[in-house]
Amino acid sequence: MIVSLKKDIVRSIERALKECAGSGLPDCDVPFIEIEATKDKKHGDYATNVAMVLASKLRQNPRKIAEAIRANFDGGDVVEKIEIAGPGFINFFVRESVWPRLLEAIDKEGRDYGKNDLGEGRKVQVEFVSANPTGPLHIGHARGAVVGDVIARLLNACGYSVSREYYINDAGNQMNNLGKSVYLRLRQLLGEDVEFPDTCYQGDYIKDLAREILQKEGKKAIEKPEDVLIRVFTDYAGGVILEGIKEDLRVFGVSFDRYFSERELHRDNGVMELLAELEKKDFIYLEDNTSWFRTTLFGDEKDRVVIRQNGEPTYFAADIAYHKNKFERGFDTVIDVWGADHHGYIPRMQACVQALGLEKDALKVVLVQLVNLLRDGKPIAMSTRAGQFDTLREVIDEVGTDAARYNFMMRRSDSHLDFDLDLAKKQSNENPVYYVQYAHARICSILRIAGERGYGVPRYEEVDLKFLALPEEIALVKAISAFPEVVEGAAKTLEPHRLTFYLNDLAGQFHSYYNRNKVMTEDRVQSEARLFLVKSIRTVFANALYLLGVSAPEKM
RNA sequence: GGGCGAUUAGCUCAGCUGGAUAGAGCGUUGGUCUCCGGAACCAAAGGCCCCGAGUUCGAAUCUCGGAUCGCCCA
Repeated sequence: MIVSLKKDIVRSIERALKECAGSGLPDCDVPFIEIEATKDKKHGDYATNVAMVLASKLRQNPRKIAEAIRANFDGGDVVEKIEIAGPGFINFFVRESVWPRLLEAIDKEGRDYGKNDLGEGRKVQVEFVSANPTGPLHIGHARGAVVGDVIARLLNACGYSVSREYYINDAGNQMNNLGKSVYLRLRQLLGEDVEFPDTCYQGDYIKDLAREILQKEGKKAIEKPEDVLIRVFTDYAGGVILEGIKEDLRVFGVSFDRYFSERELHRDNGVMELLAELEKKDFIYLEDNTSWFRTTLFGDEKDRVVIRQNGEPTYFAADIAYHKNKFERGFDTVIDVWGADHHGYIPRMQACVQALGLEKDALKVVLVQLVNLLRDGKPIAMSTRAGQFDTLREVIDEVGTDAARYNFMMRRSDSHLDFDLDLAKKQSNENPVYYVQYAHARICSILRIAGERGYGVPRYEEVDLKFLALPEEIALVKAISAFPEVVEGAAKTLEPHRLTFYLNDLAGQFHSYYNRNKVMTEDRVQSEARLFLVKSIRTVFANALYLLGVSAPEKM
């Protein structure tokens, strides 16, 4: 079975290069051979630039090297001919009849098609969303949620053992503020004339929480000292809000293996002990009654405060402890998905990872840019005032999970994204989700009708491959057999948006093929070959949409 | 004042780590419905890849300047 033509050809080039070493060319190490699909048919199907790369190393004419490779190249029954072109490109022409053989892997692997074993079971953690439970998730969190979720799905498909985590900063002042907000609203509900400061949370959900407490406990809800009540309300409100967040995420198709509480880090004085340990190793020093971490040792612009003058540890201190904790749990790689406004934190976090004795890139940070929410092309003011569409839940309720998720995947995560509610709702060609889902549904429909007309969809062995020889059929086969590479590339670079670009392109090719050719013709054998092709395409749509967490409907 | 990121078609953006004639969607213009799903297809127009220098066989991509915008930090 041919799994990947690219890899086959690369291996053949490697063999040829070894042969070359014995016949004139100097011996050399070849780190990696790049081979890519050509844009222009005149240049064959695949091309490599190895000869030009080697030229400078070996100080030889690239065309001469290319000639040597060609002389020693054995293409088996796959490569029909090789040409040397331009400054030293080697172009490979694949025998036309080979292409349909690539469909075997799709037929055999089915739902697993596209997966690989790149990760070899290594443990990776993806930490994302991590919004404090001081209010409902908004649209910005939603983008981070999808980016993190799809990255996790991709890594999972690449054979990593992935753990998804949500970090709750629940030890600091912000949570305290939440409890205080509820407390003050409660007193207002009881008719007291108390001031509600700007620093408190203004949203209506705070009043709802206060009302709930009042209904449950009545007036005695407030018959304790203020600091005790604030602590109690903080826990209560934080818990309720977190449950709401979990529910919103569930509807959005996002799940976590663990919600990690910052408080856990402070337990048994954990953070302070870690800082003491780092001070012994001289990564931390005292100046002006403040403790500083020497992040400049690892390329940060300045050292960072870990303990303030008042003796309180900073968020950064907890972050160090948290990341240490992560690696102690055995993760080889930790991926943090952050809002782009935190980009300034990357150097200091990577510094702390190195101070912990790890490689700098054991921590990878994916930045997610802001979302501009639009309605009919016009920006919606992002305020917490009631009646405005700014929570995740409201957006899902309006446009649906599929449209929202797909739209968030249509840009690279670190570029600004306009999210137009009206556009996302439109069932038209302006809306790319439908374009792709429609292709999937259309294939389902074809297969359904094929069944009604008495056609079977054959297995690979039963297909007469010579009926899959139209240029657009071969193009489709090429496109779907590139899917595993797309998955691998998206996972390696942590660029999940590549999936949507791939899908849009594939859907375009399919729709075009569909419009030009009938799948079911008078010729039964030809029809079944085409049904097989079309079913293979459906498998790729379904698998790719699954990775995006978008449904693949059979009817629309 | 420092740091980071952006700048590609009228608009919104890709461009797979330096490859051959720079792509897509939307929009615009003009076409395709006796046909398995028209939420579709076909075709055309549209470009100083922000500007300037450098690196080399070769640059939208890498380096250094400059401009404009955005974000972080003091």
